Formats: sequence, C-alpha cells, structure tokens
Amino acid sequence: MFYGITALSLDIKGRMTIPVRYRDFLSSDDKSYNLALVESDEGCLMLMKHSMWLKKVDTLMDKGTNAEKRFWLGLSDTPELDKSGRVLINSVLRDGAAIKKEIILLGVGDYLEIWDSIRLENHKSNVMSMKFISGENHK
Amino acid sequence: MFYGITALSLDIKGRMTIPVRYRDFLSSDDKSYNLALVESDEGCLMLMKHSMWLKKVDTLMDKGTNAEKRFWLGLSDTPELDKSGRVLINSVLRDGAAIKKEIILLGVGDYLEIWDSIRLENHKSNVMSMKFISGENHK
DNA sequence: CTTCTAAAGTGGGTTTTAGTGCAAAAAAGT
DNA sequence: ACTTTTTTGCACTAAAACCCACTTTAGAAG
Repeated sequence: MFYGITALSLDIKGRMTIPVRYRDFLSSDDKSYNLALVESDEGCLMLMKHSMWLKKVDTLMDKGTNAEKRFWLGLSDTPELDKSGRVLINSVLRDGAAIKKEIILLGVGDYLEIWDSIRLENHKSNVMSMKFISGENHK
Repeated sequence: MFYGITALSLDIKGRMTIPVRYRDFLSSDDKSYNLALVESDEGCLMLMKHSMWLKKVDTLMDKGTNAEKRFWLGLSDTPELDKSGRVLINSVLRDGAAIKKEIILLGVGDYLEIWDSIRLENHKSNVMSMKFISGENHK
C-alpha cells in the first residue's frame, strides 16, 4: 500500500526519480517495471502499477461510460522505470496537471498522486476553507 | 493518555527528541517504536501510535472518500524513534506546518500535536478573536 | 524521397543534500 | 553535586538532483 508524502523535482527533460521505497512494489507483480499514468479529475496525475490500470481498463471496456474511457484510456500513458529508477512524465500530461519542476508525491492506498507543489497547496487551502464554511463550528 | 505542554527544539536535521514520559506509551502496543505523523488541517502535525493510525487507515480504505485518504494516507509519514528517543519530522510535513526550530508539543488525549511555537501563538489569538466575534458574550 | 536540423528522449556518471548514528556538551531535575 | 534528559556537533551513508553526451524521432528544406 502506498502512503506518505515526498517532495521531488523533475529534471530538465521531465523525468521523476521514484523514491526507492516504492520501486519494489511498483514492479512486483510481473517482474517488469511497467507503470501507468492517468490524469485525475482533481488536478493531479495518478501513478500506478500497469496491472492495476489494465484491470480498470478491462472493466471499463465492458461497462464504462465514454467519459470514463476518455480519462482512463485517453488521458493516460504507460511509461517505464529506467535503470536509475526514473519515469518520464509525458509532456501533455505534465501540462494537464500544471506540473512544472517542484512536485509532491502522495501515496493514497492503491496508487500515487503526483502534484505540482503549488497546486497542491492551493488544493489544500480550498479543502480547508470548504470545511470552514460548511462545518458545524462556524458561527 | 497524552496531556500537557512541552517546549522543545528540532536539531539541524529536523529531528525532535520525544520527552521520556511519552516514550513508553508511544511504543507500548507492539514493542516497536513505530509512530505515525499526520498533517492536521488546523496548522499542526499530529503524532500518534502507529497502530492508531493504521486502524484509521483501514477503515478509510474500506469506505473513505478520496479527500480523506489523501489526508490520512497522503499527508502522513511513519517515522521511528531512534536509540536516542528522537523522531525525524519529514521535511515536507515540517514545511506544511510551518515548523522551524522552536516547537510546542501538546498532549491532546489520543495523540500529540506538534506546533511551531509562533504559529501556535497566532492560532490561539485567532481562536480567541473568533470566539469574541461570534460568541454569546459579544456586546 | 532524402538529408538536415531541432527537439524530445535515454543513459550514465558526478555532485549535492538528506538521513542516520554516535557521542560530547549543556541544561534541567533531584 | 550527581543523574537524567535534551541539545548540539560531527562523521558517514544513501538517495536524489544535476549535468552532459548520445540516440531517436519528427518536421522542414532541398
């Protein structure tokens, strides 16, 4: 299971070094280093095992909506870890999630979220102010 | 149960010495020194037993929202006490809670809160003014 | 259709920084 | 004054950032 927060930076070519503690898990199921990268509708990218992505895609082919297929099939990529443990983040997906150089990697159970560090800060303060406005402690 | 207030300081690498009176409790359940550190939405970090964190996480994996998982899984870390009774506070979490060097540790029942000393002062005066504005004692 | 060029992608080596452990020094408590 | 606890400093290690050179691709020009 993925959890934890890590600050990382992309190199000039848009590659990200995956923290060592995640590498085994990401590659465990089929001995290869195949990954999948999908654009989330919350403003980040999701990084997961290729096998997990495939399972999701299979079920969508059966009974998925167009919109779901567009996300999981269209807005995706299946990169690999290189020998140094790096992944190239497709430039289109990078732009889609406003990812520049400084990023935050969040483990959220089955997958990892890749956030532009500034965008995550904004997301956090949005969530907090939402809570404040609707919470029972207000007024 | 945790209670009480302690002032302490982080070393240059961001490590905090846990007061001795807390150490046994923090490590009692499974003989190991596993802890969990989660970013609170109130501006501090929560430090708790690893087992407590795990219980929360397990329930979230079942029926938690994305936002909740992002919080409890993503904005977390599971550090250990070293032989000197210190914990490394992850640099990203440190930044998230604006923690610099001087910190205040608050025991709040099941867990400990780690506050940047200045931020806690601000928090206290904010809470007081909020109460003044909205409370029944006003005017 | 072929060649040239620029950009994107790949691979590897080096430097820098973060993390860890140990131990001395300082501070606090008895 | 002595013991316990916390702070500080230093040395070593491992991970990630950085840098540079090579390869492949795609598009433009002849």
